[in-house]
Parts: sequence; C-alpha cells; structure tokens
Amino acid sequence: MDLNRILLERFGYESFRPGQEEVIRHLLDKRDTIAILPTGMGKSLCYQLPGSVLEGSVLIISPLVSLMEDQAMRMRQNGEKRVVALNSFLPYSERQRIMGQLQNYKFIFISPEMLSQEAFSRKLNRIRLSLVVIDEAHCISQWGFDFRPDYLRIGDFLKLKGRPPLLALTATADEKVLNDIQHYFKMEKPIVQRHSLDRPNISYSIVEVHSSQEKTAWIKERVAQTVGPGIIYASSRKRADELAIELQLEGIAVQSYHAGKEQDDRSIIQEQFLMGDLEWICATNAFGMGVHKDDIRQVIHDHLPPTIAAYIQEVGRAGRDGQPAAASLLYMPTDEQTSSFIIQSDMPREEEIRHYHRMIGEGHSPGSASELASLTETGKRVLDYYMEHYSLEEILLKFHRLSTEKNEQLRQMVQLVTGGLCIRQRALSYFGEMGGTKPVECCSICGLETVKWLYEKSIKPSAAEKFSWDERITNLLG
DNA sequence: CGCACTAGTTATAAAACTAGTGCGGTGCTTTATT
Repeated sequence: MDLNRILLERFGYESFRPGQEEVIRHLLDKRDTIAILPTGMGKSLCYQLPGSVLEGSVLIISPLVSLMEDQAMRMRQNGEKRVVALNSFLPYSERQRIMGQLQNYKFIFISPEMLSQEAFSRKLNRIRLSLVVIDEAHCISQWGFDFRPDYLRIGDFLKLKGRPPLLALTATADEKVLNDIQHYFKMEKPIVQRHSLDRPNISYSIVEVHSSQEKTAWIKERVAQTVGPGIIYASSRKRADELAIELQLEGIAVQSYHAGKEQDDRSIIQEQFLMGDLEWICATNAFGMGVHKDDIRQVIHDHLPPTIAAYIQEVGRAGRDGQPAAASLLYMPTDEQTSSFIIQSDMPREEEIRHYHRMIGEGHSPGSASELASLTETGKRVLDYYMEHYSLEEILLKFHRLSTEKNEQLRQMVQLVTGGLCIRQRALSYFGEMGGTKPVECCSICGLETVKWLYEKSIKPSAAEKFSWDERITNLLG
C-alpha cells in the first residue's frame, strides 16, 4: 500500500514524522502496537490513517472528556465528519440517537467508564471495529489501580475473540507502565515503537531550600526576572491559588488551575494561556494533558512529583518548539513525607478493606457497607472492582504491593533529586535509555552557565494580534 | 507526616511561646418510584 500517497492525498502532508509510518504499518499488519511518541509528534495520524483505509469504525478510549471533545473537533475541522465523542456532556436523547446509529461513525471517542456500561458495550459489540486505540495509555498505571478502576475493565472488554488490533499511545512510559499496558489491556505480542525521551533543549536544575517561604520568594524573583510562558506545578490546590495571588501582586499575568475550579473557568484559563493572554499558570497535576502549546519556556516544580515518569511528563511540556527551555525543581527534605502522605492517603487501609468485605458478605448493600467501613466514594468503587475479580487475601496483597511500589517510585524520585548524579542521564536510564550527547546546558549537577536567554524578556505581542473575547468563546464552543 | 493557622497561656503589658486542629491530587458517571 502506498502510504505516502494516502498521506498526501487525504491528509495533505508531504512526509511522515519519525515513528508514524512504522506504527501505521504494524497496525495494517494487524499487530497490537504500543507507540511511545513525544507529544506533538502527530499521534492522532497513527489511527486516523489506518482508520480511513480500513473497513469498520475506530474506537478511541480517552481519559478526559475535554481531550476527546478537542480531538473530535480538530478532526471535524480537518474535514472528517463521521466522528463522535460520546460522553455525559451530551443530553440523554442525543446519546440515545448516536447509540442507535453507531455504525455510521468512523471514529468513536469514549471514556473507560462509558465502555463499562452494559448498554453501551452491547451496542459496541454489534458493530464492526477496525481498530481500538487507547490514548494516553499510561493512565492505566497512574489511575487504574486506585482511582479509576474502569481502566482495569478495558481488558475485560477487549478479551473478546477476534478483536481488531489494539494501539496504545503514550508520550512517557517506564518499564512498569509498559508492563501494565501489555498485561491489563491483554495485548498479544505487541510491537513497541519507541522514540527517545531525551529533550536536549531542556536544562534541568534542582534548587534546595529550607522552607516554603523560601520557595515562594525564589519563584517570585524567578518569574519577575525571566521569560515565560511557564507552568508552576504545586502539590495542593491551596498552594496553587496562593502562588498565583502572590505573582498577581507582582503584576504578572497568571492564573491558578486545578480540579476545584468550575469546568468553564478551567477551559477559559487554559485557552488564555494558549493564546498568550496569561504568561504563567500555577497548577496541580490536573493541568497538562491535551495542552498543545509549543513555546512553553519554563516548568517550575514547587514540590516533588510522585514518580520520575510523572516528573518527566510534566517537564516535557516545555520547549516543544525545540527552542531552549528550563526545568527547575524546588526541594526541601520534608517534601518527601508530604508527597508520601498524598500518594498513600486515598488508598483503602487494610482494616477498611476487611470491614467492607465482611459487611458485603453479611448482605449489606454496597452503599451502606462502604459508609460503615468509612470508605471514600473512590475507595468503594475501586474495591467493588477488585471484589468482582479477587479473593480477600488477594486484594490485601495487591494493595500492599501497590503501596510498596508507590513508595519505591517516590524513593527513586528523591534519589534523582538528591543523588548528585546528572539529572538527564539519571532520568534517561530510568527509562532504559543510555543517554546521548550531553548538551551544553545540561543540568545543575553538570553545571549550568548563566543561561542568558532566560533573562532576555522579549516584547509582548500587542493585543490587536490576539483573538477577541467573542472569537475565543466561539472557539471554545467548537 | 509536616505545615499553617487558631486559641489559650503568661501575668501590673505586649509579644512570644505551646497545644490543638484542619488540611493535603488526579475524573468519569448519574434516566428514577416522589
């Protein structure tokens, strides 16, 4: 098949980006494929092209409603009209209508939760699928086990005999994430298409301080003196708000972003950041997925991310245009305990698990049993999944392992920060890469010259060049 | 677990201690007996 001709005729591109053609060929050969490609390397083409030549529909499982809406909108803008994002944003009647004629859509975006619904998966089983895509597939590791158990149920759905090839897409995957993807999505001898995670234009630095006031002062000075746009990652919503206010008082165009804000506000803030109306964003880890902004110059961490994979993912949002970018992480020794607490806090404790299990065994309804066992709503739904699949002893063992794993991952992150080794090399070796040539501005361990470009604040674009408010709202509404 | 904040303590007054308290991330889905 002449893929280059199809690429030009249907998509208008002269040539493939690195990795794309290989992934597409694997899929056309009916092989399960895991593609680790940096964001902005045209991941969506990897399923759009095969989808357009194969018979049947492409099912794309996406972690966020906003992400699927965004991608569906882009596809429609590019002329593909047979695309639909099925989610709770749609009125019930509309959803029913779409479900009734599902086979007429070429590209169907859904969440893992939607896939778990009987009515929907039955419908889906009756139509012909040419390809199943799991976008941002690392979410299985990040969320599946203790937060969004429906990620684990995707595998149950895919068990069906004669399913089409499966494509798992992600930008960052360490060995554990790769194993989780293969195992829980029940992939068969998948081909792994990798692209190096090294980003030579990003320089890393670790800044050791002794209090959060010192962190605040450092951030204020840094943001005042150096170029944006940038993202500041904080560990709590409160801290993100607090930093945003501090910086606003300095006259910086900045807003905070976290899950405690209204969805509409979140969309507008993200859009303003993309358009350049906001120079900085102070955010929790809620910010990032689906943010297509190439010119982010800095990422600052006010806290310790829970894993190296999460850290590299957040840092990787800088410098996608290939121009120099700086990643700075502020660290004080007590940060380890704070991070440790956060990652352990939502996991059900052994006593709660035993209690819940006993109450269900005695015939209490899941609702009342979870209340009696003082479980959170999330904890309950997670346990419900495990109780459908495992015995009590197996569940306890699984949670024990999960907890140990989380601590170990955090320990590795601490090691990256305090170990005194080259940060780039240490991070790359964590992903099993040897590390290529060392850039001049590598990291604070290797020694950074005064990074001059950081202090060359450019003139801001005039307001006239930007979109008007009305246009922006129209864009938001798609 | 650690941090920020509050209330209570001291004792011829105000600020400085101490003990106690609350808080800490990520998202999907809700179609029914009133």
